[in-house]
Amino acid sequence: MLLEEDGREGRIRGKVRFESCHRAEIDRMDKVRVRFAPSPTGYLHIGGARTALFNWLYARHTGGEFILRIEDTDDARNSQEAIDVILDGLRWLGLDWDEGPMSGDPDAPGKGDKGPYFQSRRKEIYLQKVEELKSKGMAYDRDGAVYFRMKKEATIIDDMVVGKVRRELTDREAADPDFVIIRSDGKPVFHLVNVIDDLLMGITHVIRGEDHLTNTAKHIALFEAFGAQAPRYAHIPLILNADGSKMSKRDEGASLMTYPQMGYLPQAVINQLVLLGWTPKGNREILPVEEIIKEFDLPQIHRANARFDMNKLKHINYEYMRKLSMEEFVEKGRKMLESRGVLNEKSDPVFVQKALETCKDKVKTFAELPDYAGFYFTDVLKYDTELIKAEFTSEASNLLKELCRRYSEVEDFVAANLESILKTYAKELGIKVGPLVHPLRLAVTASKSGPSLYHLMEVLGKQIVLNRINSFINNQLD
RNA sequence: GACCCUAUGGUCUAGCGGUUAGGACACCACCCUUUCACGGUGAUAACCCGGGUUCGAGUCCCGGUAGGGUCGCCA
Repeated sequence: MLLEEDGREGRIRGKVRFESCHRAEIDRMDKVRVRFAPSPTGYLHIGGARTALFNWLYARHTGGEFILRIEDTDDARNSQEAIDVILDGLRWLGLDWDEGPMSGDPDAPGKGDKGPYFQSRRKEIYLQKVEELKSKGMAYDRDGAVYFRMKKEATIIDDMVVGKVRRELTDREAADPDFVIIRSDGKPVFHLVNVIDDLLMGITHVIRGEDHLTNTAKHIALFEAFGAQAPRYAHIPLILNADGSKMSKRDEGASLMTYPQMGYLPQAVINQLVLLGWTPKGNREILPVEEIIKEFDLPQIHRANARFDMNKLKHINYEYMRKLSMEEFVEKGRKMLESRGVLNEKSDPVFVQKALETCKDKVKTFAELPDYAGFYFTDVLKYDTELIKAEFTSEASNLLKELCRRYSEVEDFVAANLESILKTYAKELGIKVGPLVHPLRLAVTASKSGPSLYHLMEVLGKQIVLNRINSFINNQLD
């Protein structure tokens, strides 16, 4: 009734959204049940992960239930491995589900009493429901397939994010609105199984990507054909590449699993994903997930697609890395170094810890560690000739020699001593510390940036530091 | 082609009829500093276009344009 006859619904959109919000409040008198229903394609798309996140957030916000359902109808490309990718991804993000599979085995018992939670194990249910449709005259056979008898008129979709949408028929639908629900090979199609499962699993809110918005007309018709009321819909905008194109499987960062591999923290990824579609009140951006749960709601979700900004993610990740305790940082850093083959069995745990401690709050992701701290764990430094040309002059060689001599006399090889010796020497020469510090760092780490120079030398130890300086000077004389 | 959604700096956004259009990331400069980073200060940078409504429009309406989505016996 809010929609005026002449199609001027745009004029009253503001009002419609308000009404939608209001209705959402009323709907909460029933327990919210939402679901994430991915297809096991072998990877978890970052957009899919955010869809899962929004569903999970809404369930936690409302005290409802979050259900995981595997849409493995296309069994040709399904495997337990592909399902594990999904389960592992959700677990890494910390999105726990109240119902659904607990492992990648479709025949293993899941959690919840509305199963099976694998569509591949629900075929009888679908066929039975199709018979129901046929008996009602809502479905019929044609060309070996089963078609659904779709009404030939526009559909009103009352979406909690987009607002009230009047979806007209496309030209194709105007010619023939009916669509296939069972293929001629006997397999049920997505629209059918999706609706039946949502119906039987008591889903109250469908939160999914906007790419499903126009398909929703089909789904609503199906629900009505079953004599049921359709759930509330909330279509969320898509995540695009940095250049605005659609993010597909091959694109950088499209797969969720690249984020743990690249050394990102799950809290950071969660925070970044939620910001791409929702904004907390009060000009805040970095906020713990508990806080997000408290504030999150559907009507405030953005309407427009967003581009994925890797720089922003790095920044957010850095903020979370700074909050890590030294123990947590060292532990995660150690794992990264191990997985990249920087460490081996003979790496001294105490040395590794001391080395990593000098890197805390210095890198934005754990994946930077192998480069950043690599000099600690190698016997042969690789010097960049361009860097040497830029940083190392002939006079630097003499300065380093003298510095090396003074360091060789140090008994207590600790940062404070190394610092005061260097500064004293610089003062004697009447120069700033730069001309000493830069060549020294280059000689000892083969890099122009890194952890605190004095602390890193302390960790490295007198013998290694002196050796590196000497061999560096000798090499440059060639 | 038909249908649907969207449109504020490079990116993510705040804004809900009257603002010097706010913040974050990125970028640049300077300060701090043993490098990098952090921190601090500052700079550059935006309401897609055209009509309307209104005393007044980023904000409401219409139309373009652009981007995205859907139109499968894919999901």
